[in-house]
Amino acid sequence: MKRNFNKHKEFNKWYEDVLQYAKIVDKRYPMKGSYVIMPYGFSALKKMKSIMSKLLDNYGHEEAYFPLLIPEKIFKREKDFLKGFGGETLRATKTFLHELEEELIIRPTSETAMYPMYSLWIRSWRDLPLKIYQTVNVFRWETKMTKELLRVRELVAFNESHTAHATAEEAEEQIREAIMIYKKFFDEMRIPYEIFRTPKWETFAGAQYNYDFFTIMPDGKAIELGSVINLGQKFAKAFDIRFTDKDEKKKYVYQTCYGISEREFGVAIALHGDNKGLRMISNLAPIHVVIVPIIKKNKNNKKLLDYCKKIQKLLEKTKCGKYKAEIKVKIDERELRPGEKYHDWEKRGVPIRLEIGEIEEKNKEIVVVRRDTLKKEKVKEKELKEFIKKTINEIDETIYEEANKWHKKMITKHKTLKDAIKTLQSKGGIVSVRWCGKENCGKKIADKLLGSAIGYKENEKVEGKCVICNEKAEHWMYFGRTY
RNA sequence: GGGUUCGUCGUCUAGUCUGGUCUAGGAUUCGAGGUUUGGGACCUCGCGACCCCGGUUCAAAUCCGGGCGAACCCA
Repeated sequence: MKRNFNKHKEFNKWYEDVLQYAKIVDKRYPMKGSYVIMPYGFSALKKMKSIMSKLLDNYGHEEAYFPLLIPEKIFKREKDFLKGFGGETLRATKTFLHELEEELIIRPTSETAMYPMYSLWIRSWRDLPLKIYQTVNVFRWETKMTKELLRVRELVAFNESHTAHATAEEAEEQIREAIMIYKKFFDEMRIPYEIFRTPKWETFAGAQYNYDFFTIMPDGKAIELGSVINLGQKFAKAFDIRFTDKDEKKKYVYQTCYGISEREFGVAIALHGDNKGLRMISNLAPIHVVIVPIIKKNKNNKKLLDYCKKIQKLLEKTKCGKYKAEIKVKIDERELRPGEKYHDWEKRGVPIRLEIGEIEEKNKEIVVVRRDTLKKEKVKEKELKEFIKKTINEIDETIYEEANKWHKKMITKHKTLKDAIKTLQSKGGIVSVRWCGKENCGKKIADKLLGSAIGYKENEKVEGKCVICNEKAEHWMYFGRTY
C-alpha cells in the first residue's frame, strides 16, 4: 500500500503509520492507553534502556527491584505527593471472590515503595550516599489523549533513580550529576534538548524544585523528556529516613530522584524519521545492515546466498558510530521482489542496505544504499567494512544535524507578548518572553499563549521588563503547547 | 473541564441523510496457484466486517437511547 505522510504537516498520521508499518508497536490491544511493543520496537527499546543503565552504573548507581504494589497507608504518607498523583493512581481492592483486607496501590512511580526500605537500610553516614535505580512498569491512569510510546497509561520502561544524601549540598551536587548523566543520555540518543528550571507551580508533587528536559516534536508541540528532582527532606520526614551522622546526631537524609521512560524512544522516532519513514541511529537500530540478495529463478542461488553470508560475517559485530554500536546484519531471504524489500526496510529505518546479485558476486563490488540520502554507491569488497563504518557514522551525524536544525528553529525569543502569541500560533515550538518571576504573571502569560509555562534558565541574562506587570524582568520564561 | 464529528473485513473505505435486491461493494493485506524478480509488477482463486447493550418496526449497518472507543476544536 502506498502511504506517505508529511512528517511535519500530518505528524499524527505519520507517527501512527510509521509505528504500525515498522512494527514498533501495535495499538490494537483492546484497551485505551496500553500498547503492545513488538519485537522490532522492543529490540530498539532494550538498547535505549541499556544506554541509560550503563550511564547510571558508571556514576555509581545500583540497580534493584521494588514491588509493583504498595500498601495504601504507606502510599498516603506524603500529602503533597498524594495530592499530585492520587488522581491518576490505580487501586486494587478485590479479587473475583472477596475484598482485600488492605487496599493496594499500583505504583504510578516508586517513591512510596522504595522509601520505607530506605528507612531500614540507612542507619549511618557510612550508608550514604545511596543511589539506586530500577527500570519497571508504572501505571498512570490519565483520562486525556493517549498516544503510542509518548503518552501511555502503562509506562513499560520507566527508569527511575532515587538517591539519599547526608547534606543538602550533596543532594545539590547529585542534581548536577543527574543533569550531566541525562545530557549524556540525550546526546547518545541524538535528541536535542533544553534544560529548564520548572516554575514553582508546576513542580513535581512533594518536591522542593526540579529541572525538566524538553524538546520539540515535529508538530511544534513541546514535550517533556525527563525530570531531575530535588526532594529535600519532605519524604525523609514522611518515611522516617534518618541516619546517625559523624557528630553522633540523628539527621534526616536529603533526597533526589530522576526519571525517564519509553517516551524518549518515541521522541527519537519522531525526531529522526523523514517522510519516508523511520531512520534508526546506530545505537538504537536493531538491524544496521540489511542484505537484499537479487535472486534469479532457474539459477543456482546457493552460491549467491553463500556470498551474502560471507559478507554478513565480514560485517557483523564490527563497532560503528560514535558510541560503538555492534553492527547487526540481516539477510532478507523472503520471497518478495527486491523493490518491495527496499521500501520495506526504508520504512523501518535500517541505515544501510546492500544489494547483492550475480554481478556483485562476480566483481566483488557491492551496491551500498544509505537510508538518509538513498544514494547508491558501488564499493569494493575489500573496502566495504570501512566504508560502512564511515557511512553509518555519517548517517548518524546527518540525522542529528537535521534534528538540531529543527530544534534551533523552533525556539524563539520575543520582545512582546503579541509576538510570542503569533509565533506560537503559526509555527509552535517554545517561545520565551521577559518575566518578573511572579507566579501570577507567569500563569497569565501561559493563559494568553494558550500554552503552559515550561520553565526558565537560571543563568540566562535578561534586561527589560515583564510583559505583564512591566516590573523588572528576572528571567526569560519559556512557554509552549505541550504533550 | 467544555464542544463538534465519527465508529463497517487485518488496514483504508462504499453504503447511513431517504429503513427493504445488503446474501454488505471496492482497494489493499493475508493464504493457495501461476507468472515474474536490479525500486512497492501482473493474473486466477480463496479467507475476511456492520463496536457493545437496549428500544422503535413486518423489516435496522441505516432511526432513537445508553455504554465503550476514536479524531478534531475550544478552555
